[in-house]
Amino acid sequence: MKPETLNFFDKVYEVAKCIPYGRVTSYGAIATYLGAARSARMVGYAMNGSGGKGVPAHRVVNKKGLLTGKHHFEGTNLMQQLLESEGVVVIENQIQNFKEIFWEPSKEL
DNA sequence: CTCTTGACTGAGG
DNA sequence: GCCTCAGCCAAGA
Repeated sequence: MKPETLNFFDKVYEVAKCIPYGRVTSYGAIATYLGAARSARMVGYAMNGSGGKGVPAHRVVNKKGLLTGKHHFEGTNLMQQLLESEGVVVIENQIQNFKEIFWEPSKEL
């Protein structure tokens, strides 16, 4: 791991950790905030190492509000459970009222 | 250095 | 309205 790569990853973690309670954001939003607008996949990939970093990856979903990354969590519904615990309604991996709880770092941060 | 892959996204059928 | 294709960019083999 190079320092520079960690920087990119660290930024992702930093933004992810700044996501307010009961809010969610998308990979694309974070990527845009980092200046890598078309590297949304890198954001998701960065989350690959979010385990143990205290990063609420469960608050990061795709642009449709779909819990695409839940497959990377331990259980099948752990990600959904965490979100629901924060007041986020999730049905069938799909965040309800997504547009209202959406948190954009470039505007809120 | 080249090729593959991916927790995405937007456009087209 | 759902499914498929292509583009994107960085990391790993």
